[in-house]
Amino acid sequence: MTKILIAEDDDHTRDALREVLTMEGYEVIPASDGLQAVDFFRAESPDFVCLDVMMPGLNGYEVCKQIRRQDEKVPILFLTAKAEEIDTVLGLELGADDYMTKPFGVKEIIARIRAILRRTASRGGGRADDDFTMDDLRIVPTELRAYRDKIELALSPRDVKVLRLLYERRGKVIDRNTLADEVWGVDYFPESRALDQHISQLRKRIEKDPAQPRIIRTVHGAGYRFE
Amino acid sequence: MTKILIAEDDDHTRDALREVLTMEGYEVIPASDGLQAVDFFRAESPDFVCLDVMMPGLNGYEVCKQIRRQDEKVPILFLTAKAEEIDTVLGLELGADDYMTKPFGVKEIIARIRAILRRTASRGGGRADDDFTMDDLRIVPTELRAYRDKIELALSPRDVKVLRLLYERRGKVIDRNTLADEVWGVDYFPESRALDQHISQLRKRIEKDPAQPRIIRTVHGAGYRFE
DNA sequence: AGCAGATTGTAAGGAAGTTGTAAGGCGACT
DNA sequence: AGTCGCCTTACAACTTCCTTACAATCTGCT
Repeated sequence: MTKILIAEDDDHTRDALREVLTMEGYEVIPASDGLQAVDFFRAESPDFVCLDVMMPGLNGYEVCKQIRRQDEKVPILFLTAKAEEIDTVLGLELGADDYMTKPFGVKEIIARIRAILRRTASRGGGRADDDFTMDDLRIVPTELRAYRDKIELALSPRDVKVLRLLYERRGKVIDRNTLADEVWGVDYFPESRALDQHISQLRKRIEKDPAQPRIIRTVHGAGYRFE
Repeated sequence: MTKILIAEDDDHTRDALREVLTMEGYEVIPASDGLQAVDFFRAESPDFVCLDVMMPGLNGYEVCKQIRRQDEKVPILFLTAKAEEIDTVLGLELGADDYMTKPFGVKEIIARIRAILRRTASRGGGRADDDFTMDDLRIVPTELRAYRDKIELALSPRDVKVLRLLYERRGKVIDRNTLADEVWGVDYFPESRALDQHISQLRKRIEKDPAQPRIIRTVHGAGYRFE
């Protein structure tokens, strides 16, 4: 579930946001001042942050800086009252994704959060989308395809993740746990054979001779390796 | 130095854009309403124009017309809060180069401006409302129509947006999130099937054999593609 | 070398998830 | 009220992924 950290000193606003976002299916972590917000961010690693600009102790900009020091990418939405307009600029410089001026409608804020999450999920989520080459195979992530000579091979998003991981750490052994974590995420059951199955299927498609793999080699008892 | 005219009535957004574009090395001319924008355009002859659609006095469309009366070529980027407002931009023959729906990230808008400037500098062309061809279909955005041989097909503004997006990134997979963002904007519910429905209906009209689509191909688990 | 146990490969079938699309409904515009 | 376009809903079709089961391979031990 998507975790949203809300830093807002006004109890009313905070509660209202908590209520409404919980209804939308988000997990909400409410913080009532800047210091708490920074603490909670560290502790909970939320997927999204709503920051009030004016807060006792650490203000929103300071909190933003602290958060950015830890996490370059997490989407941040600033909430500001009319009187604070001037510093919007600062917020955007600090890497905020959007800002909203109070008073704002419930629908509006939900729509914005959703839009930002959608955007960062598709654009930022996939790291570098640069092409790379493994053996005689040119992998083009943005096309979800690989090319051998002029022959096209279709790849799933998961295939690309596996290949990119192996490529990025070429020469090193990627153990099964790491692979499972990076590619499948938290809900991977170690006793499942899904990983083996996937490697097998992938080899069938990308290796000239799947019995003698040149791209994804297995290191028995350890994991897989490229090169 | 490249001069950019920004016409935007919201002080937040205008200031933020001014700041950020100045940092990028552009010379920024801010205007807070339509009349001012037209005046400043005459006085300063900027190399690029960002136009908010909704402005007091003269709205973005009107400003655009005035500017085009003077200068056919200057690149114009429309900014709007509502995805539907872009329909008008596409429908009128305004000669817009691109459009963005709010909320947008700072990085995003810089990227677009740079892209447009690069495009127009090398005369590669490609305005948002320029005609383009997909397979045997000629799409004419300003008429909201497509032609196959001499047969006319009606298109909605939304159809045009979908097709244009696929056309611009041909070969690449456009994931559903991006499509939703660019075409529907903020108020798209991810759990809705509106997107699928729209693709299905669109295929029925533009594909010779909707069961074997040649223009809008689906990439299972990822999105759609044209090539 | 030969064997036992552990690890990995892979085919087959079914579960789960994704996409296609017909039908009905709601609201905007006339 | 009627029409039109778009959205939601519901279900069908399809694709992918996972589980299972068994075969093949490897490791370490005797």
